[in-house]
Amino acid sequence: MRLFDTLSRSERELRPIDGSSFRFYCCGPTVYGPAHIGNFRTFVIQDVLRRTLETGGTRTLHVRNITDVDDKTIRDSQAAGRSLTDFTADWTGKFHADCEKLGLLPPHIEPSAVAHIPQQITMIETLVEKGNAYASDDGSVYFRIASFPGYGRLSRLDARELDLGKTQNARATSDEYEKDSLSDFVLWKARRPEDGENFWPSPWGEGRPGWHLECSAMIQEYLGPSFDLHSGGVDLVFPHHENEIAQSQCACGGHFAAHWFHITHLLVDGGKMSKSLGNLYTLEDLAAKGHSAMEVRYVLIGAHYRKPLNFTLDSLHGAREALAKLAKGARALAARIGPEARLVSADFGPFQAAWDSLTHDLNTPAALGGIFTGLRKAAPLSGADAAAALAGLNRLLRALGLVLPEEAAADSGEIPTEVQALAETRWQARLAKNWAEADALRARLAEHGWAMKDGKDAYTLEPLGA
RNA sequence: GGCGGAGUAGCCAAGUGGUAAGGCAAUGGUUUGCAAAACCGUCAUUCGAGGGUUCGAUUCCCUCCUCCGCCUCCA
Repeated sequence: MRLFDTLSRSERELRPIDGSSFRFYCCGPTVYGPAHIGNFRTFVIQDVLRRTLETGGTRTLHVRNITDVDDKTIRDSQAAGRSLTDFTADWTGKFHADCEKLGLLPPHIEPSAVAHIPQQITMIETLVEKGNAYASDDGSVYFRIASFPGYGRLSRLDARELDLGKTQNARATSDEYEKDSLSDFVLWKARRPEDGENFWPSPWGEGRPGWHLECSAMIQEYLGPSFDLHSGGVDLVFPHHENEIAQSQCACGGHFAAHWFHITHLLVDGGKMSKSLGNLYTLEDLAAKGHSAMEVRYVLIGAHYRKPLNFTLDSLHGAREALAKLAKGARALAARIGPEARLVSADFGPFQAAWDSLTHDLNTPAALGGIFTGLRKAAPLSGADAAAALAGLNRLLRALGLVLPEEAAADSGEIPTEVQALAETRWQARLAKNWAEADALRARLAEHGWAMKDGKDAYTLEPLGA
């Protein structure tokens, strides 16, 4: 498949450099609170990339880290009066639960920063030995940007711009750190009182690793000096990924990531998502409004990953209807297969255009459009042709990670007896063609929150607003 | 200020130098006691604004407006 690469600014074919499996790394969550839908846009798109590769027959090795030590995790665990370990374990669990609801495949390897302190120290030692890093008097260690000529290539910042940018903040940081250059970033942070019990011994004294370093160290541990793809939200391009490149290429040699895959941020109601505006949604927030995680997933893949996505509650409603329509279409297709043996399709049949969209820079919205169009094209098919089309459709849905809703099961057990009694009375009134009473009873059912729908020989009851 | 991205119907959103996918909503019809559901239709002479290049531009160029991201450890 072809995918846009941030570094070369061009679309490139994805091919595993080791010839067997496609090995990629995704910057994972910082576990100090619930992830929001903005975070999940990135993780869902990464999941679609993996699923698309696998659907296309490529084996993958997916590594995604957990950041469980940094300023925020330390600050919030202390505010909660809990140990860092307990605090981050809880939020990691919550993250995993959300991922499962969204249908995200678990990474093959999910390393935590705290579990890889020795590897991080080793990498810093290497950088110091090679002259790419230096210790300051307070026991912190910094990366010397001047020692890496390639710095700024990914984000297209040249040295002059970097210095200008940092100058504005010189006063804020110069009292705290002794850096040779204001642009230099920290690899090891000397222990400070506000760190509490969260520090580790090192050759430079007690402290903790800097954020940028953890990814480099874990990538070296699990993927080595060169691997296929590195991914994250656009905000990570600078400085996080720029710093990773500098650290890893200096310490390990190799070309580091062959491909850079960045996902654009989403907007909410046309603007920035923020807590103060009250539009920073978590899965839990949306579930409380009656929206399933699969509906959220549908919305998140409803725009191309390099374009802003405008998330609205209205689009969630649209997602529900669209998913229902897909499910209906799939059921209709399955119903036309008949008794013939189910065939495994070699291609995507009527859904070929949808698959082509997906493999051309992961155009998920065009793929969704292609599915609806394919369903229309498949309408006249029956028997073995329908079976092949359905197989193609299912492969596509698997690549997108969409799980279609089942047909609503009539679960009479959950209907209050009072409501059932009203419904039965109304049914009798209706059979007696007593329309006035029937309508009045339907209004009363509505007051109880239920909608009664008349069929030919029976009726169904559904909760209103479902 | 520097760098990068975006503005397509009421909403979400593809796409292209050759005359605008798809979904939601809306709306007409069939059906229904009426509804709902289902099924069959309709729904952008137009792509932020103004210029330019071209036989032809939404697509390329210029200017302007608006929004978003990064420029201190936010996906």
